[in-house]
Amino acid sequence: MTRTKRAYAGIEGGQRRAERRERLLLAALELFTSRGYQQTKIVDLCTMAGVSTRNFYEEFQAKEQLLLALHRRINAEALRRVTAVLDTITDADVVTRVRTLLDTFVASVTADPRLPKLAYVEAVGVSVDMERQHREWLTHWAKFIEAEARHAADQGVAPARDYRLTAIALVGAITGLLREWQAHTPPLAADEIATEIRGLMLAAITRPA
Amino acid sequence: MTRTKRAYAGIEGGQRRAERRERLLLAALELFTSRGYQQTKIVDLCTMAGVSTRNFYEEFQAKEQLLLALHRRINAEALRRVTAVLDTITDADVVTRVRTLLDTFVASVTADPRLPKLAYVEAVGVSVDMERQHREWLTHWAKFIEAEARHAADQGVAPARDYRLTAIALVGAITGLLREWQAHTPPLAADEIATEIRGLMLAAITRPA
DNA sequence: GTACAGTGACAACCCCGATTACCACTTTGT
DNA sequence: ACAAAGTGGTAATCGGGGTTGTCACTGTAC
Repeated sequence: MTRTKRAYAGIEGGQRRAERRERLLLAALELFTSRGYQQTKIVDLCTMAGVSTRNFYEEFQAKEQLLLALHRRINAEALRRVTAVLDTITDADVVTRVRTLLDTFVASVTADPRLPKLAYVEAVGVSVDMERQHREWLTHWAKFIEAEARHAADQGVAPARDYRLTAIALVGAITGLLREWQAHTPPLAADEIATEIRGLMLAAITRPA
Repeated sequence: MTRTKRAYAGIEGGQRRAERRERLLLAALELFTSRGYQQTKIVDLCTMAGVSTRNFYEEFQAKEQLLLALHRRINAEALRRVTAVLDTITDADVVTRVRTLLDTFVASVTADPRLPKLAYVEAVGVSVDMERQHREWLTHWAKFIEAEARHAADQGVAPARDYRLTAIALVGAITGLLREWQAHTPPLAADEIATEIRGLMLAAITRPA
């Protein structure tokens, strides 16, 4: 493993590696969602990213690492946006918070149709590691929703009960809608999805126990 | 292609083929859900099913055909049960019908943890054909739910509105719960899932427009 | 009993694609 | 300018596994 010790060709070595890594991720997003994950060969990725197979193995141990990285990035970016905006309205009423949470999430993940395609279609059932990472994010989002539901219960607009399964079901509902959204021709409107989700979620947590 | 013209070894040739086909399907259900679809090799399937690779190609063109057949069978069996029981209660109230529909569906698909694993994890994002078949069943089930929702609207217990996206979201919710059900250790109770789905669905279609 | 058709197992073939060894080029230090 | 070290691309290797050719066996018809 070569270690960069000083600038080379005017550019710091690590930066060049970072750029190659980024180009590989971009190429992977494109190819995984067009040809499919399994159908995408490492050479294809390298060709599109403009790097050699040699470079590929400098950045990633295997194709699966690219998938894991993209999946993590999509979820992390959505989470970053959601937490950022929710932190600015800590004392708003529950309906507003839930609406904001969902709108922000949907906006983040529908910014590019390839995002839901990758996270909810291509990344499913690939390997045990991928499934583990999926479940990690699933619980993450479910806990998020659960917290809002408890918050609603505290404010008296929802019954005090266990929202664990409700939260998981809601994540499933969002996933299902987004999977449909990216698969549908002609394209569905993203705000239709957001509206549906919003109504469903409010109905789900305010329904009588 | 050899054509069977008369009985052989006391058993009609076509029947033997049918039994081999069945054993291959059984082996596929087992291996696809334990090792994973992609990781399962044709030789593995043949070994477990007790047939030769030659026999395999007499029944299926490729491994994918097995997956498609299993996915179709799981959905068709659930549909058969659901329609059968719903036909016996055509004039029941909507709440009863919805409850029956969901309980029957959940019972059918949780009869064996491998069923949801295959249909909702392994069969996702495998090929364009597989995705097409998934969407066919998705629309099928969604129309089913939509019909019940319209039925509810006719009876005045739900608002008259477009339930297309709601139905898709509900299918997603069921899928999400069942995916969690089969992945969870220790195993979740199937009736917890059924109860949650029931509450969610009734809340979703009776919520004010 | 013999020829023939159906059946099935084994193993070799062959292709694809992941991985890496090697070499050529580029830049820097003296 | 030359040596040394970093960098990158190409091409060969290597293995896995899908596919099929061949052969042996079993049962049937005449």
